[in-house]
Amino acid sequence: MPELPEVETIVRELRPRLVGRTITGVWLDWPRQIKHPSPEEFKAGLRGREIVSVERRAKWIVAALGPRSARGGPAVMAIQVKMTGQLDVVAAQTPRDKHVHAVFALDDGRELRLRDTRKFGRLALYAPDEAARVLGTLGPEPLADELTPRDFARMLRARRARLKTLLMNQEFLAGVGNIYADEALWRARLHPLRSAAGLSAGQSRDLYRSLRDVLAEAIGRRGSSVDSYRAPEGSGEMQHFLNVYGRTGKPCPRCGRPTRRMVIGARSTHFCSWCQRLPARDRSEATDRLLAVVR
DNA sequence: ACACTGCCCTGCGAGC
DNA sequence: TGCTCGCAGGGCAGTG
Repeated sequence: MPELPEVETIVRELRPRLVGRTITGVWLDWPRQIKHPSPEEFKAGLRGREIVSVERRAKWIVAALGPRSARGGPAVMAIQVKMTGQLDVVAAQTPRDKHVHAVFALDDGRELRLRDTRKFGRLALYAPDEAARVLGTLGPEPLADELTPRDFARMLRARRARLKTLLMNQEFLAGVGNIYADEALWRARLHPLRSAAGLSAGQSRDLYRSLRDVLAEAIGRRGSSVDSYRAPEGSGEMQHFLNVYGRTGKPCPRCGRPTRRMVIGARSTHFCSWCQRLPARDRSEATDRLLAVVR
């Protein structure tokens, strides 16, 4: 399930294959995957455009497109691969399987293809100012130089929500999903149900470092291939280096006690109940209910 | 502000 | 073997 490191890997591997290419045609078989505008406008609006750049913002892939004609302005295509989307650039004659739902023909005889078994992925075509507005609702990039430990501490102090929920909130911080939220909290020895505002200065600094370290390491390993994630150049390796995610019942690498699993907001959450304690101040009837069904 | 539920989808594993 | 059922989950809308 692609999060920031996986999308970053996809973008890095797509970039040399796409930048400078012109889209010569678009094929779709699942109109609902087009988020904006209509499927017809999406297709017509892309044909003839050159791909100028391919970047990542949060878990979005953002391609800047040149003008279609002397009169038309530039545009932005945004792709969200969500759970099961895979992007490939292949020769046009390569057979398509039934899970390919969007195809962009390129001027070099190849095709950019979105393969998406669960059809959760979304495509959008925006004018540049629309794109800026949509992407502007996202929180800061956790790896950006501009996000300092002091900024992060200030952000946490202003929120009473649970750490797990907050880290996954894309308006709070962009790009973190279930895997890396669990991993960062484990590294920082913080319980997922802790309230953000209650962290000490040292704890918020630990969480800042843990988040950046785990995301950077995951990018270095080309992401975690759990479920169906695959970048254009193949699977990542980070799944072999996860400490808690998907390891329910297996020993915590730090203390050897079994890794626990609980459900927060309908998302499975993996943690070590020995290394990640919940202070009495953060306990309530609601947290006790959640902790009562921990496995 | 925050929590929670249900929805979108399909593949897969469990149970029978 | 083959069926049904429930689960997985990012983002979002709707409700409390």
